[in-house]
Amino acid sequence: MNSRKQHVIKMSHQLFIDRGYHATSIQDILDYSGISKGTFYNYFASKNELLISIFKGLHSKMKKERNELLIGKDESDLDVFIKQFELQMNINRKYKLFTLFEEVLISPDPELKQFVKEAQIGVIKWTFERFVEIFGEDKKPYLLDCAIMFIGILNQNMKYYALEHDRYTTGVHQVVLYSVLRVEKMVKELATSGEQLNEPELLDKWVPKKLKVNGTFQEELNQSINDLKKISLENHDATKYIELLDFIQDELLHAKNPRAFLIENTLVPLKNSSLFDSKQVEHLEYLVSIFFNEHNN
Amino acid sequence: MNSRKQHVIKMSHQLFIDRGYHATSIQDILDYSGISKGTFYNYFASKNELLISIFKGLHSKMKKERNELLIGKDESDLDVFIKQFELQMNINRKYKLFTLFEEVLISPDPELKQFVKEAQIGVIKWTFERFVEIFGEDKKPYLLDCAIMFIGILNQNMKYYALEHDRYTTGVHQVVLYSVLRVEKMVKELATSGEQLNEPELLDKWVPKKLKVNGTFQEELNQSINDLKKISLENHDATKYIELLDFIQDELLHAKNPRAFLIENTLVPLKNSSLFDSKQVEHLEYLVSIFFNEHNN
DNA sequence: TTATAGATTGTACTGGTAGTCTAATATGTA
DNA sequence: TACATATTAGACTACCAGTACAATCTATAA
Repeated sequence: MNSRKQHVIKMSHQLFIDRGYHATSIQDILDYSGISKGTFYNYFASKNELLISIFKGLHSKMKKERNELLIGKDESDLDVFIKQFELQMNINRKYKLFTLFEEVLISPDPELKQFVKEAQIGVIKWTFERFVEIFGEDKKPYLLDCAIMFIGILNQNMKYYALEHDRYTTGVHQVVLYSVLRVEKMVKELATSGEQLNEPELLDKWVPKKLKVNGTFQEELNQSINDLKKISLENHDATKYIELLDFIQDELLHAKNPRAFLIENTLVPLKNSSLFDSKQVEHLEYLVSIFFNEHNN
Repeated sequence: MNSRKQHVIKMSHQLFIDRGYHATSIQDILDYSGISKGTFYNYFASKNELLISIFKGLHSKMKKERNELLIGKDESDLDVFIKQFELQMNINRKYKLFTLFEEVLISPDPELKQFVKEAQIGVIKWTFERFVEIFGEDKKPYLLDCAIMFIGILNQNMKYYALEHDRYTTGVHQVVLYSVLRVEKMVKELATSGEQLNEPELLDKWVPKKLKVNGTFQEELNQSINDLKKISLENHDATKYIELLDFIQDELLHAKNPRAFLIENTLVPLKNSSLFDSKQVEHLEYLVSIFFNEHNN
């Protein structure tokens, strides 16, 4: 991504942290990051879209670091899970994500509203899937409920713990640990009592549809890739991009288990190339994220 | 309160429910309730204050109904507690309180922000106090944590349960019951493990100070009552008000355990009287609510 | 070096918002 | 009737997000 654009994102995020989202005007952002209004609206369609950019950036950073904590470790290890949530809480705290989220929770803007909603469901989904890994498949019927309640418990505990122990970072560990222990007992208890509120299958309904089987999605994907191929063909020295695009197309549509990380890696040179319209590449990236159902977790 | 003002509150609340707070402009409210801008700003200092009026009205309604469920019942009866929270959830749902609250959660307006925060802590406080009644004094050290987590569990469960079972009101009972059962087990578990996150004493710090001992508060109270007495003295046929005011003053400042309901009852005729400036009576009512620390629960 | 395309700028503009102010009018009460 | 008070309509301010566009800068390629 354009480094200038990145700079604007950084500066405006700082302003949002300092003054809040609503209290920061476009003009503030222009002055603070030293760009003009025209450029701003060249980068972002709206103030809301800028905010979404900030969220997305931090989210992918968080996702990356969170996954790094798992490599080489046992996925059923509760300590790793605790560390993962600690990480997320610390990033939330550092970048005031919670505050910003709250500020736009119910926003007049439907796009932003949808984004926030999807992000929240994504957290539930990830937690649920980790719970299945940790507590085992046999507990699955109760684990969606537990994931939902865990998020509730953790957020509330964080909120009120912060009221007292504002400065100590060690507190985060304590709160996460305490919350995880509570939910651990709850899983056991529910497994014996057998009570259930939500079927785990509901998650699939909540999460934006996997469009994999959907014909129109496949068309859109092909269209997007073909557009980029066309541009590559029109340019000498761009055959390597055609190879990459062919690979992506094949992996997504014909592989039994398409490998997300491979495709994400393959997208990198495309994104960095000045050959393509960045919007087109971003659109392809978006389609890929839908394919892997990854834009929420 | 002025019935015309009450009408505006009702109409604007309806608009807020239908379109959302931000999406409703002052002009919409004026058109819909058939008043002029001047009158609006005569009633409310701002749009935010109107919203606070709506909250306060519903809150006192809720408080009243909630307490009615308890009369003649055993305060340690868990079923009553469940019914009480069901009631609150139903009122929340009916009047979209949650949605409205969320919409202004972090508001640019500090007054509104503070109001929301106090309301939330009020819910925690009330829940905590009920938990003490239900689970017993010996569990007290864990009950603030449990109250905090219960609210988190309940809200999350309501949120995601509503995603599926939107239409059924019966669901509310199910969700509240499920959540209460979870916290019940949690209390037991914590009592044996002895883990604690927040000392219950913290509540006193979070709740706005009791100004009872504060000299200036007592002065303000006396001042307020004396102002009203003065008006009564200036009018024939108003001696009965003086009696009432004397009673309030005595009960508040000299009784060992001032009885809130008595004083609230006593305020009613004062509020209904056309003799007094409604603002003055409201101020007294406000001071009384501070005295009993009741404006949050 | 120059030509050209694309990015960037500054600024004026639209249309919307909350809230202020005021002169005129209506209403209820002594 | 007279007077105080409540209400009205609307003009007005100040702010905001977002649009439009002509002018200017910048990098690259001939």
